[in-house]
Amino acid sequence: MSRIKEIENRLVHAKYKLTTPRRLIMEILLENEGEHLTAEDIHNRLRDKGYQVGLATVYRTLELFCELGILARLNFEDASSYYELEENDQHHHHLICLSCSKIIEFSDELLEDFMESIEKKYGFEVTDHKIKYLGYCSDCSN
Amino acid sequence: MSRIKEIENRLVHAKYKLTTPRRLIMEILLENEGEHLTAEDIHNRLRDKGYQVGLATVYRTLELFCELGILARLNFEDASSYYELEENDQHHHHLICLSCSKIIEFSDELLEDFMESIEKKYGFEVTDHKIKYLGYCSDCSN
DNA sequence: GGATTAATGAATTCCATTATCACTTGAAAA
DNA sequence: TTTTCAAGTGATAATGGAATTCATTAATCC
Ligand SMILES: [Mn+2]
Ligand SMILES: [Mn+2]
Ligand SMILES: [Zn+2]
Ligand SMILES: [Zn+2]
Repeated sequence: MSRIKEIENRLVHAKYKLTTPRRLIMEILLENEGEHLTAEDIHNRLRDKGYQVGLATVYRTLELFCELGILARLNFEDASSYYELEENDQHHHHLICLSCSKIIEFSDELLEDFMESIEKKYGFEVTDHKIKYLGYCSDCSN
Repeated sequence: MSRIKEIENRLVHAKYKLTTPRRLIMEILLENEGEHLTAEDIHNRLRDKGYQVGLATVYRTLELFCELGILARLNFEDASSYYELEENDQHHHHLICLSCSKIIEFSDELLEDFMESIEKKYGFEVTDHKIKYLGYCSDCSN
């Protein structure tokens, strides 16, 4: 099943429609998979491709996609929110270089045990987690 | 050495003065240790105690204290920044309940090994890390 | 068709934070 | 002690990302 079709199924299942703006936004996200985009990034890329979608719609759509688990909203150390496709298989986290702002991704397999111990210790049902390591990348630590 | 005196030493060492506004802000933070306060929280508490300190000064002071490692700036899932005294001994993290917004703190001793493996794998010099577990607290998961 | 509801987008508003700038403070120099 | 002057302050305005409003449009259901 195509990626777009899979998204449409999820929308329809949650009683939403795959409208043209939503499809266009999803296409931008798919075309730029691996990047971390802001709402304005997406709005600009749509405009560059000749599509006119309101910025409010971009925000609303990104929020909707987050609620449906299609997207993840990321907050690095600046004011903006960044979005990326949520790959249901390999959840990952980010190393943020304080010098050049480079973002390096890493998976969190090793953290499983730690998370479980947290759940037991505090009776807290963990549904999501956000881990950020700040520091200096190999290019900048010399 | 008193807590305030220790802070003053740090300021002076970095060529800053412990001015009246800075001392008042620090007193609020000390009086509310353990809480997570916004700039406006602090501004309001100062006003309630009869002290008039400009909101801009509160922001500037909080930023300065963060730079000096006196405070930690926390970002939960809303728009504001929260501040708490940085206890140089026991670094901790936060469990955030998605239902009642309760914040539960936990230490990160168990994460040491994982952090080291990250440093080796990516040649990334970790100087700080921020971990957030989201989910449902024991009161809300029933 | 007509009625109802969802979705859109331009514009406006919100709101936390930052910038501006005239004024104040206080420590060092004269 | 007076003068000097950089550091610090605070009222206010500006900023910018995000949310809201509301009239319009599109889709859906009798
Ligand atoms: Mn990523
Ligand atoms: Mn805390
Ligand atoms: Zn770097
Ligand atoms: Zn709760």
